[in-house]
Amino acid sequence: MTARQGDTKAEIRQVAMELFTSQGYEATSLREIAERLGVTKAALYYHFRSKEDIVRSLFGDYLAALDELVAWASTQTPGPRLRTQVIDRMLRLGAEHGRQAMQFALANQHVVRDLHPGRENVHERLSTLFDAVTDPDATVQEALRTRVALLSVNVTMFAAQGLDATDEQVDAVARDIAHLLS
Amino acid sequence: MTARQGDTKAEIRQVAMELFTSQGYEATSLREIAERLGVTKAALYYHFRSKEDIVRSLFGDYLAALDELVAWASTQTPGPRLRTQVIDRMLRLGAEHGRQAMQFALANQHVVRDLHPGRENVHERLSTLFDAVTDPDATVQEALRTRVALLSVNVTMFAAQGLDATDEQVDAVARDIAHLLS
DNA sequence: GTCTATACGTGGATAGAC
DNA sequence: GTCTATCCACGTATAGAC
Repeated sequence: MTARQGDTKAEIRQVAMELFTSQGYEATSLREIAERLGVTKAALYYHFRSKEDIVRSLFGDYLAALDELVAWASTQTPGPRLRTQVIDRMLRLGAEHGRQAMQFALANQHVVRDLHPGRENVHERLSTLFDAVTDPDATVQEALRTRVALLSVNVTMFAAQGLDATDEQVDAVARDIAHLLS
Repeated sequence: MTARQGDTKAEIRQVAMELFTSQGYEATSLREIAERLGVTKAALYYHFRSKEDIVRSLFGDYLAALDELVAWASTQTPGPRLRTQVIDRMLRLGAEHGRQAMQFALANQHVVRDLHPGRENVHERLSTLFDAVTDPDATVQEALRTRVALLSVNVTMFAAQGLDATDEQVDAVARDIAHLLS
């Protein structure tokens, strides 16, 4: 019985995802994850090299894709057209990597900073993205509004927590809001 | 020299505010605060009973006021009028307690949960507020949009970080966006 | 009002048995 | 593949001297 075989790693990821998103990364200890699974901390270390390794396995792809988006945007010329494109790409990231990734990124900004070696933190990354899409001669009001527009994608995913909405519905609302503000 | 007299407490608060908002609450240790001030950890305990005490002294008033707003909203009848009122009150909170409080609340949701004894966490508080202002027969889309509208106040304050904008400008943009979405 | 010294718990991580 | 045992660093907190 308790026939857990090769799915242990998957179970760890699942429990970690649950706890990281509900309580936050720092507030979740390996002890907690292990206990919840009925295994010892050491077992976790068989499957993952570190705690950071676990969270990277959960959100690393998303964060890498986000970095890529930032890098791409930096090569483009600012303007309404670019803003629309960036928003659409962000929405696609949400669809590909799941709402949870976006929720996590918003709620654990300070943690995400160290996930990519030698990388900027979330805030700096966002600043780069903001600068890329904002006209150099924009007023502060315009610049600020643009920032909120981009953030609204993540915020909408975040706000959808506990709401009985389908992925499609959330995606549609996020798109509406982001484009309305941009 | 180094004639620090009764302002030590104020300095602790200042440094803590800086580090809590820039690195996050959990990522900031008392050791770090103490070193930055050139004192020992023990010195902090002369002025504050605990780490939590420090953060409470910084944001406690804001959080209490927010709780009050949630409680008040719960006694009102949902609808567009209430939404407008709630948004205006949130903006006033921002003006009274400073942007930093709102930024902190957004970026440290998981921490804020335990600041008020026996209280709900931020997420639960927000849920209560969301429920209070949303028509019972609203569609999921409408409900979600309303949530984002309320959150947009905090988000705008957050987005203003690093932007050279006056409080009045930020406040005005936040007001525009929140009302536009509500 | 500030310090030294120190205790205590916990969290992350490793070595090595089974 | 999982466990026991253990380590170590850190973070919070206290007692008591100066």
